[in-house]
Amino acid sequence: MSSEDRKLDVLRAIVEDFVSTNDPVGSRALSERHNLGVSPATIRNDMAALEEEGYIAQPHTSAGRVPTDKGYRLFVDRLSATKPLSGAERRAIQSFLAGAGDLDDMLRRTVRLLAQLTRQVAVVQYPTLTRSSVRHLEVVDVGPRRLMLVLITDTGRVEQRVLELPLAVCDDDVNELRRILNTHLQGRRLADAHAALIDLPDVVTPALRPVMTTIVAGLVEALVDQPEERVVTGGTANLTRSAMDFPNSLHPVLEALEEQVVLLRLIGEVDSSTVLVRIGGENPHEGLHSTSVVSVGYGAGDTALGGLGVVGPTRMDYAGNMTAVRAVARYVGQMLAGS
Amino acid sequence: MSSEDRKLDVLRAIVEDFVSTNDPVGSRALSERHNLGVSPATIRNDMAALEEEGYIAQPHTSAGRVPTDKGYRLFVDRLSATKPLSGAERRAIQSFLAGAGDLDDMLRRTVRLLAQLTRQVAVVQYPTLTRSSVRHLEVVDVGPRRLMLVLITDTGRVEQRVLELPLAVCDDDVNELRRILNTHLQGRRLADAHAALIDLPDVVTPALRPVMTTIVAGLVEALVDQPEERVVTGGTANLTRSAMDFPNSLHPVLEALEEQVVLLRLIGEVDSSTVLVRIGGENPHEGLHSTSVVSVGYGAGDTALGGLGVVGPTRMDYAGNMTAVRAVARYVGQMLAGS
DNA sequence: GTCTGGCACTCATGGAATCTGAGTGCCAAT
DNA sequence: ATTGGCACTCAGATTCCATGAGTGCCAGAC
Repeated sequence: MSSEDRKLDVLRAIVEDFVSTNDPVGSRALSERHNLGVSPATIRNDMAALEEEGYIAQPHTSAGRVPTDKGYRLFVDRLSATKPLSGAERRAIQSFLAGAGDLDDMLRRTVRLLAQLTRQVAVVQYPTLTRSSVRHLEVVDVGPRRLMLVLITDTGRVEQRVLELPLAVCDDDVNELRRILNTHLQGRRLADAHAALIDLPDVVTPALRPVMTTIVAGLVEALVDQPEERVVTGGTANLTRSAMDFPNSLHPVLEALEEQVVLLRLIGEVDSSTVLVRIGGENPHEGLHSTSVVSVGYGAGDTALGGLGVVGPTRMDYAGNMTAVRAVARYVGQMLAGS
Repeated sequence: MSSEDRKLDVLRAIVEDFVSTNDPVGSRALSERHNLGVSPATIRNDMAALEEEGYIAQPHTSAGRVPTDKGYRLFVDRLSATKPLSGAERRAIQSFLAGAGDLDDMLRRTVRLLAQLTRQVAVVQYPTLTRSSVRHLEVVDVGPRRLMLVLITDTGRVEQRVLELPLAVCDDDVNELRRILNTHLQGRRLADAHAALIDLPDVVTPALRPVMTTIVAGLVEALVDQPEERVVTGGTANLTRSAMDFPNSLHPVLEALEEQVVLLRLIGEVDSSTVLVRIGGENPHEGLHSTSVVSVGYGAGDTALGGLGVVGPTRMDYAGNMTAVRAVARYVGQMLAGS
C-alpha cells in the first residue's frame, strides 16, 4: 500500500469516525479504532498533508480534525462503500408502499418511509407534468361562466384549474368540449400537447370557439408554460436531532424547506440512474450551505418522472442515505409502472 | 379602583411585559413602565397574592415573575383588549387572497399569509367533506378493471380514489355509471349521501350491479366512514425565532406538526363564531404542552367548513393573533362563498 | 526515504471561587 | 391600605486554574 493510499484510508477513517461520534477525531483515537498499521505520529503526518490539501480542518489548535466539504466530496466520490440494505429495511419499504391507494397516498407514504429510513428530512416530488401523458380531461361547470378543468395523468396526478369564460355555456356544450378535448388529448404526452392544443378552436362549432380558445390558453399556461410542480416534505423533526450541526440555528434550513422553488431545484434536476450528492456549499441555496442533499430521479423506465431525496447535516451517513434513496426511488418507480 | 382590580392590572402588565421582552418581570420595572399609581412595594404584595392564586410563578427565588398557563388563561378571557388590524395588515390580507385561483392555491396563500401576519406557525384545514356537497363526480377508466373516481365538491375540493373492480367495464358502462352517479348525487351534501348511495345498485342494469356495488362501497368508505381531512401548515421556520421558549427543544413540536391527526384535533373542532385559545397544558397533545393554539372555524355562512389557526409559544401576542386569525377566517369564508 | 518515540506547546473545556445586582419578603411607620 | 427601608437569596457573569487531548517538530531507527 502506497503512502498515498494510506492517506486516503486516514481520510475515510476520519469521516467515518466523525460522522458517528460528532467529535473532532485525533491521531491517537484513529490508530486505536482502525488498524491502519502505523503509529499515531505517522497518522499525524498524513493528517497534516490532508489538511494542507484542504480535505480536513481543525476547529481549533488543540482539537482533532474534522472533514471539510471537500473532504466529504472525496469520500463520497471515491471512498464510501455502497452499503447494502438490511432485510428489515427492505421489508419496511415493501410493506410501506404496498398498501398505497392513490398517488397522493403513495407519495405521503414514500416521504414518511424515507424520513424514517434515513432519519433525515425527506423530500419527494410529484411526477412532473411535462413527462406524463393525459389519461383523461374532465370539464365541469362550476357556476356562472366558469369551468373547472380536471386533468388526470397516466401517473395518477390530478390537477385542477378554474377558468373564467367569455360567455355562458350549457350542459351540452360542456359535454361537447369534454368529448373533443379527450379525443384529441388522451394518451398524448403533455410535453407534446401544445401542438395538438392550438388546433382545437378550429374543430369546434363557431359558437364554442371563444370558449375553446380560453380553455386552450388555460391549458397551455398550466401545462406547458408553467407546469405546476409539487413536492412533499416530511421528517422535519429529524433536524432537531442534529441541531448541533447547524451553528446558525435551524432557521435558514427550515425556511429553505418551505420554499417549493428551492426544493425543486434541489431534487428536480436529476436523472434516474445516478444518485446525486450535494455537499454543504455546493448547494444552490444559501440557507442550505450547512446541509447536504442526496437525491435521485425515479421513473418507470428510462426517463425520470420526478426526483426524491433527503436533506441533512453535512455530517451524515452518505453511504446509507444513498442506498436508501436509491432503493426507495426504485420501488416508487415500480409502483408507478404497475398502476 | 378596588384592590382586586389593581391586582388584575398587575397581571395584565406582567403578561404584556413578559410577552414583549421575554424577561421575568419584577416589581420595579413594572412600576416604571406602567403607571399603576402605586409603589413597587405595593405591587410586590399584589404579586405575592397572584402567585398564591397560581397566576404567576418565579423561575427562581431572585427572579421576577412569569405568567403561568392559568395566568395566560385569565389574561385571554378577561384582560386582553381586542386589537384592531392595521391598515397595512388589512391590505395584505386582501391582496394576498384576491389573486387566488383554485382552492389549493387559495389555501396555500392563506397559510402563508397567516404565518406572515402572526409570525407563528399557521395551520389551515381544507373544507371538510362532510359539510360540502357534490358538484360533480367523475368516473375514469384507468387500466384493466380499475376505475378512478374523482369527486369535486362545491367548495372546490377535488378528491380522487382508485377502485379495483370485480369485472371489466367498457366505455359505455363508464358513461352510464357517471350519468347515474351524477344524477343522484349532484347537489347533495356528503353527510346525507349515504341514503342516496345505498339505492344506487338497484337502479342500474343487472350487469353493472356488482360494479356499482363496489363503487358505492368505495364512496361510502371514502366519504362517510372516514372522510379524508386535509391540512396545510406553513411558517414552521417561525418556531426557531422563539426557540428559547421551548426548553425541551423543538423536537416534540415539530413532530406534532407533522401529524395530520394531531393538527385536526387542534383546529378541526371549532365553530365559526368564536376564536378558541388553547394554552400550554390545555392542549390535547403532549408535545404541544409548551405551545398555545389560536384557532377558529371559517365558513360561508353559519356552519364551519373547516378550521384554521396558529401554533406558537405560550408566550405569544394573544390579542394580535386572535384578531389576525379571526380576520383571515372571515376573508377565507368570503372567498369560498363567492366561488 | 519512511516511520516512530519523545517532547514542548497550545488551547478548549470544566470546575471552583467570587462578585454583582435584580428581585424578593417582611416589618415598622404613615 | 400603602410605603420606604433593609436583610436575604440566588442566577449569571467573571475570573482563575488545572487538566488533558491533540498537535508540530525533531532526531534517531529501520
